Amino acid sequence: MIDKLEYLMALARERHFGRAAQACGVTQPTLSTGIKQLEETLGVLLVQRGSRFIGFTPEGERTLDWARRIVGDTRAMREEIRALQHGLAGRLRIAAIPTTLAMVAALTTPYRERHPDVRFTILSRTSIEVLTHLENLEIDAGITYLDNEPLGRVTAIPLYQERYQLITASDAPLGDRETVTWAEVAQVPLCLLTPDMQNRRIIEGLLRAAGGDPQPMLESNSMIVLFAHVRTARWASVMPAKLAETLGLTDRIRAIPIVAPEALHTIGLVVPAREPMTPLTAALVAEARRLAKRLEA
Amino acid sequence: MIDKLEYLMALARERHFGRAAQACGVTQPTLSTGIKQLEETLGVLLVQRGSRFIGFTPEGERTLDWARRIVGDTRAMREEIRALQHGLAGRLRIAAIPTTLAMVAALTTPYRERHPDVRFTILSRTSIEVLTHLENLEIDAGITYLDNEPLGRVTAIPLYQERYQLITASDAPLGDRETVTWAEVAQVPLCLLTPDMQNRRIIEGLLRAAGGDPQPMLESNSMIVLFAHVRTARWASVMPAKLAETLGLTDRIRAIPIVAPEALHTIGLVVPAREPMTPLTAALVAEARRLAKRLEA
DNA sequence: TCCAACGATTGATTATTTCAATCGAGCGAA
DNA sequence: TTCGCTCGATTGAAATAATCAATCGTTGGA
Repeated sequence: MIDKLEYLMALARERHFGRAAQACGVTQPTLSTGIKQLEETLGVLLVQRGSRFIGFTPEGERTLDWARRIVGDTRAMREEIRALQHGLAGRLRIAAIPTTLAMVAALTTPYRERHPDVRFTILSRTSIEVLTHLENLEIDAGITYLDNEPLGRVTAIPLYQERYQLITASDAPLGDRETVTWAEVAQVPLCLLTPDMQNRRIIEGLLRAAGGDPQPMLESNSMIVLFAHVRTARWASVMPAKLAETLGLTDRIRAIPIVAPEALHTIGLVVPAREPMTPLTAALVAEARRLAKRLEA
Repeated sequence: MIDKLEYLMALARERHFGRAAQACGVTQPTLSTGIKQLEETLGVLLVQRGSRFIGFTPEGERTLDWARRIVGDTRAMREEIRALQHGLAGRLRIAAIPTTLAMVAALTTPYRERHPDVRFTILSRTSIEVLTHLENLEIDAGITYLDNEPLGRVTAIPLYQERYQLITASDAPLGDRETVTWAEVAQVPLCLLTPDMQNRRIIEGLLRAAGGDPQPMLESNSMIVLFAHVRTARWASVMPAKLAETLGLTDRIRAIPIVAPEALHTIGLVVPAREPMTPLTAALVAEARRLAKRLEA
């Protein structure tokens, strides 16, 4: 039964019987039959049948919700029992939006001090992807904005407020300033994230509100790329303060706080809203609360 | 997997492999093997092995908690999908303590108006049994005291306050009074419920607090028995007002409010604390809220 | 000491699951 | 229209797992 529910979840992810089967480590007929068995036991069609996968029926969508829940609980049970025996061990899968990648280490490092047997997988993802992966139980936790997109069925732990800085060479325009305004930043050619990233959309919004028309000179979905360009002292960018600190500025590059308006966005940890959480996740949440307290001070 | 978890729950109920197997409709070896498979997949002993069933290991107890949750969710899923298709249908199992039996009809009757395809099983149980059955998912809802025993992981909907009355013949001692005190009632020989019932313990407590030493003339675990005796006009009893109303008094029998102190105990509906509830249960809770509002007025 | 109850074990039987191979419908390109 | 391709359903054989009747070994109580 539970494996059939996993088939259903895989099908929802992949929207393709063959790939879903592959993801589950079975052949396509096995997955097909599994879904059909689910349909039989529930006495209702779950997927809209056509020549190819179209989508789920309303009943299928509801079943999918239950499947996520039941499968999640089953995994949590397994994990908890193992933790009772051998202490915390396993793999924690975390997805973070690019601007927060540098601070993941502030979470994982103390975690590892306490629980040396836990391994990590850290993925860079857009804020949308973070939420869908969380929904599908493909990750255990996400780090993303808490105050923009609707979050869904998750528990959120605020970590810090993202403040923006203009990163530019000291001999470039505005390079000698103590603070700058968004209106001023709007005049500078920038390197920014690609538009699928929420950070880009936030910054564009701020620039536009200040009367600018953002046409970035260069865009990338990688903060490393952006930073590497800025470091040459020939490009400028807007980055969260936390990130600029971590990446390290040279003496020719300055990070200048952008004020008027001072834009704040809350970054936090999100985990599936399940009571009780898996032990690995519960420990991560505890760590996040400690980190939030440290950052507050 | 899920059927193995059901085996575990049955074993917890019956505390006996053979009977648990019978309850699950399988033979004892099947259940034994099922439990052992669970132990293998979790990599931990779940039941303490001896020549006979002793109990669960700590890991077994935790697994049992998860089993209740997962099995409950699975049933809820089945039920919800069926409700989506054919409307509310199925069987609602309710256990009620004896003093509330008469008012169950006030819940089931309007429920049936709305959902004619739902069938009912109503069991008379002690307040303790109500809670354990609820825990084991053997019933969908209970009706019991909300303010005495610890309730556990349930959602409670208060229905009404139980007020006590002396039920006695009009020509018996105290039979001509408008109100009586507990101290006076303590002087009268009574028919009461057996001591395993919470109502008996409550009334005994009140009588003792008023200086009495309750030695009931007759005890039974059935309110029908008590009432049948009272109806002969040769016995007296203490009953909640609601119950006495329903059972119907003759002109020779009076129900006299007992005051000083006026003892109030809250009666309510209790259902498993699961989010979301099964559709049948959710509808019952809605009905209970409506009933509570009606009774309030 | 013996007995009765309980749960584990065994071995045969049955049911289920799985997969490789194949089929057939539907869609797009020529 | 026809061809070719992709996708999901179907089929039948092989492997795997579940189940049961029968029996065994232990243990606690008469």
